[in-house]
Amino acid sequence: MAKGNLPKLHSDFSVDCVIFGFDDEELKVLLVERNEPPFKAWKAIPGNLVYDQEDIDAAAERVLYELTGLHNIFLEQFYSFGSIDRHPQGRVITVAYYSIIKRNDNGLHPVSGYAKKAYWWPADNIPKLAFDHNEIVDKALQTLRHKISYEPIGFELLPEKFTLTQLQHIYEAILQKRIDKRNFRRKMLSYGLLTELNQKQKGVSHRAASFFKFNKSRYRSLKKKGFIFGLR
Amino acid sequence: MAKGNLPKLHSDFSVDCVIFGFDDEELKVLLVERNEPPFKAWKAIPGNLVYDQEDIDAAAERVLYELTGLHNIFLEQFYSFGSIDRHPQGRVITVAYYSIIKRNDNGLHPVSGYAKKAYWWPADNIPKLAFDHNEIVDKALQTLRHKISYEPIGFELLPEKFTLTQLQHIYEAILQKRIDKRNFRRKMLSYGLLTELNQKQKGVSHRAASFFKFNKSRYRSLKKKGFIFGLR
DNA sequence: GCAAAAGTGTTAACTTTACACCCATGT
DNA sequence: ACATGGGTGTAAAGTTAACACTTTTGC
Repeated sequence: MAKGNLPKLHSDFSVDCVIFGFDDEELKVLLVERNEPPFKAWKAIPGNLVYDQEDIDAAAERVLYELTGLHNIFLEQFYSFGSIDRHPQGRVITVAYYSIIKRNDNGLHPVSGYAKKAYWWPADNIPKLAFDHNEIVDKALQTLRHKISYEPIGFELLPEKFTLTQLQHIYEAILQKRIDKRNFRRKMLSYGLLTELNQKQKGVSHRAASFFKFNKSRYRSLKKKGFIFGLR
Repeated sequence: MAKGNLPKLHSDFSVDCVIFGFDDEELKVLLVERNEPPFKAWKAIPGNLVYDQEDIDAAAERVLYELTGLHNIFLEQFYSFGSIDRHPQGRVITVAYYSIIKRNDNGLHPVSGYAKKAYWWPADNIPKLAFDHNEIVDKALQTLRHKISYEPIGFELLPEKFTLTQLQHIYEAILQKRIDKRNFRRKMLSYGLLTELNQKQKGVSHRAASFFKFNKSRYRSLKKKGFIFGLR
């Protein structure tokens, strides 16, 4: 166990980030290998202490950048964890954030020395993590599954022009179930927020799919009036 | 403004509680009148710092008790607030909890001297509060409204034996809309979780309503299988 | 007998589900 | 010609929404 005779901190707080990554196939979670005690060499989600004069949302962004090289990611707070002994060095309450992004398998480079490396790990098979990070990831997954039923999550994960099958794969990966293609397409198109473009896939060895785009500004104005975009 | 030349704290954390009260009529929020700086004599929601060796959930319970005399209330964490300057004396991140309880107009007695008094205030007309407490109450209300659409909130607010009209009033107060009686009754009964008792109201100057009870253990087992009790 | 809330059914509109075949493209 | 995923319609079942009158009780 990584607990040792480490100096005690005053009570303090940290932020932790659960970053889900999707790449047309599989849902993964971003883990780092820690390079500092406690839990040195353990896998963990990116997290660290908040500076004294730093907003917690800003701290989450900074910490994620330092440990993984990722930036400009919209992080959403979902829960805080504050058991007395969740941190072996002292009392640390952590505010947890999550996001889901397009995954590409290049470009995860820790900027600070706190993490040795950063990599994607399948969301359905998370290893044992440092601190209470398994609990944090579980709660983030629940939150994500819940959220997709009332907000259009998918469009952050897709290029501006995407096919309906790409969109369907996102729902299937997050909800962990197969969805009927015809019913899915009918439902998504019924909201009137997807515009079919005069463009098709090229170079695919099957019938080329149409590209669509998501009408974000129209969504925002409908949302204000109580409209809900989702799939249960 | 209540900011003064007060001593600076080290970074620290607090808990704040938004307690909704319902009494067959109206939804209210529990406020206290502060008796300590900062914001002395302002209205606020009950909240205070967490002790070094105290779990945050336990701290929320303790603080609520000390400021209002209420105890044995199931508090649910819903968000944390951590702007740099939300507390005039220094950096204080707060973890916010909410609950909804049966309101009776006796028995709100601050135990500690931090609050001068505690009282219920209509939820649709909250006055200006200390710190960022207006923002916290707003977010709690949103959370409550959202929650009622997928969990059976009402039964904590009712006596064990209740009428369907009492239940309907809860939904109407929280969702802020009128609901059709027949449709409401059909929907609630369709879940098969309400048992009609062989008892009726007494002494009412109109036809006496039947009492029902909620089958909590059956609900819990259905919930595990993915069942959702709610009204949208 | 009047006021007040309880209790009760039906219909139309809409939503969800289940299900199978032909189409376009590259190799 | 075949393998691959794209694209399409319908019917049955279930859910929601709208709507008005009779019953019971106390005063």
